[in-house]
Amino acid sequence: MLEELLSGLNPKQKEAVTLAPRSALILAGAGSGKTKVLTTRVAWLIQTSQVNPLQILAVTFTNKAAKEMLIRISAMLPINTRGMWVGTFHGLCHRLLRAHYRDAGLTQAFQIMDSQDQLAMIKRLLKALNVDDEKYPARQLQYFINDAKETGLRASQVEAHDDYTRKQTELYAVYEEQCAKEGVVDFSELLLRCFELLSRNELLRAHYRQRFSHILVDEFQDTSRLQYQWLRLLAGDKNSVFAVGDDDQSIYAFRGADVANMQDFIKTFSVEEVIKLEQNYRSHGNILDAANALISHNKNRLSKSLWTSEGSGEPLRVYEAASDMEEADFIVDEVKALRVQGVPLSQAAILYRSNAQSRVLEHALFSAAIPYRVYGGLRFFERQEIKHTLAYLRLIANSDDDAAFLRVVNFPTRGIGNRGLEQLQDLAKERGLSLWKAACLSHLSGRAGTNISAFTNLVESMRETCLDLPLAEAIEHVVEASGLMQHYRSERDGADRVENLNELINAAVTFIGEYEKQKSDDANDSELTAFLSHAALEAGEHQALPGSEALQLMTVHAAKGLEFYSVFLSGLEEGLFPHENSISLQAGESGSLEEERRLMYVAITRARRRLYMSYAQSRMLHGQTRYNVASRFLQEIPEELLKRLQVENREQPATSLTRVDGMATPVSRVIEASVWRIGQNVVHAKFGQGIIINSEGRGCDARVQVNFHNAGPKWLALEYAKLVRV
DNA sequence: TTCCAACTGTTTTTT
DNA sequence: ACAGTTGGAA
Repeated sequence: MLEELLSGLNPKQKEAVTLAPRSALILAGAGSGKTKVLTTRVAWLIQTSQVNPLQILAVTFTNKAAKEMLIRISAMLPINTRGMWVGTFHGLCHRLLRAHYRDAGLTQAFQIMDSQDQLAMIKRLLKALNVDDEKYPARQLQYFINDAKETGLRASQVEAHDDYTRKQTELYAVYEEQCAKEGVVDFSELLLRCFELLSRNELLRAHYRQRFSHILVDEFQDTSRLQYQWLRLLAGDKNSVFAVGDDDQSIYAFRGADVANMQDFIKTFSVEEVIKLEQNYRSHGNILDAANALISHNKNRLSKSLWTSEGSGEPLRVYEAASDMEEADFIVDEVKALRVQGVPLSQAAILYRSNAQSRVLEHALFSAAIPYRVYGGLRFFERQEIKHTLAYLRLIANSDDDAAFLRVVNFPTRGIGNRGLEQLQDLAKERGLSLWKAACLSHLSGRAGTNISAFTNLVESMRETCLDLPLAEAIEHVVEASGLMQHYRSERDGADRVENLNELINAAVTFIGEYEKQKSDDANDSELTAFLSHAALEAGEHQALPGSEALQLMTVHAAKGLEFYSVFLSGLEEGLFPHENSISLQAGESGSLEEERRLMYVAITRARRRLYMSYAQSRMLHGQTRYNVASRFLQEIPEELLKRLQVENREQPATSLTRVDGMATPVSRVIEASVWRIGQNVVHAKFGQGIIINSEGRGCDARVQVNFHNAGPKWLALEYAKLVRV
């Protein structure tokens, strides 16, 4: 059995799996069997009787990864995985908080707000406090608050050195208070609250430290400061932390991930074993060579180099298109060719830096009748009809939830307008009550008052009915009694929404099935509360599902962790990839460019056999045609690995603006040739060196936009500017 | 309450 | 370009 467990591993992997139970860092390159090592480690620990399943805590970032982990562990072990804590940071913290809600200072029925709810609450507060939302945009305040929490800071602990920050901190404090009043927590709160619970409560801390002697972390490079501190707290100085990650694939710094945790981990946990997994089982050699060459341009890495025992394979195909439309047509042609060669559509993916780029691609695919699937966008539990239903359910579970109250008090419409609500909000504020309590307390004057009472009565009666019903039937009742179903049935384009509501009822059935099966002993919540938490923590699948026979379209971020036979990496242009926001700050912040490069590294390593990289000379962006030059990342890949594709019937003078015209067929229109073409390097007497990035007009009116290395982009009239080509 | 026109902000995203 | 939001008029 033990032999069998280890037989499929290479020496490095085996070494990692069988390490003595001390803290260790596994630097696992892309496609090197990271998850396999982590799950086999768990199985090995249990199989060799070093630990029992109860002592294991395995944590990841996404629900998908957590599920995957559980499946793989179960497949390797004859025992059932119940009692093993495997989940996301948020999921595990949530579990701890439910179990110890009193110690954590929460109400039993506390609810989780998603980002939408959080933003709505902040907007509500800003309005109630008469704060100028021009000066303090809700969105920005939301970032401020989450940022503070992710750093481990309460409003009272934030150091504000200027008026603006002081004001934001003040609003943060009000927000905290409001959350407490309503009995709701946001995502970062789950982590911070849990961290505080464990750091303050010595008994609990001791208990969990005793219990979880083996902590395993996946995608360690993505941990935030707070998550890392949480791990430290839980580990103490006795427990072993088995951290698996890849600093070269850290692409989430923008949302708080801190690669520095890896270096810190080695120091703080006195890690003696850093094992590098560099053998790649995914891609052919040329693809790996390209990835290695590219990423070597980053400084500050824990060096690592991928290799394969397979051959070098095909060269990487590079294509320069005249326009974004033509780029899409090129990809469509190649996809058709792949299909003829027998590559399943689902084994090909188009990756792009930003979602906006999918439009043109979709258009071309649609015209060519190629089935495709786009990942990203609204998830199931984020749809408005679902959120409305959940809001009714939340009111039933916890009537102090103002966000839920406001969302559905007048949906479907029942004659409660702004004046009535304002009255109610004033009253609630005055007495320090939730909207629900305020509504129950007094009979407000006028028609709005009676309508509001009708609403609370409605919810009250729903609550009574639901008490005796199984969850799915309860939801069905709510959907009907609230009038939501009726409303969407009579709406013009409501068919999808009606379907989603039915789907929600199905989801409840499925959920309860799972819940009954793995209900842990410490969970004594009502089914409803559990379902609501589930809905908030697991908004629905965002990443690719296997199976569907369609071409896969997604951002590079969404592609992390996936692999395809053939990958089309599109839009490789300066300003797009690397994104302009990452290029600009040449002084200081070089970190963001390095993150872009890591993103490119992730993109390249998704391909198993064939990689296409394309860029367009012109592209529609924000309603304007932009002229871009090829991404610097292409130049960072050795030319001998590349094969530059040519399209035969498109011969053009290199100095002409012809090619920037957005036509897919050979161009017939002749536009005057100019030496001032996009991409031309120039020198200006005052601004110095730069590159032409845009142009307009002709003759003596002609102007060009030059992006100067030191002075940034400037529009210049050719007649006066005295530009010199270099 | 509903509807339409004007206005805005557009990197990446999980929980 | 375009989707989502807001504010004012009907």
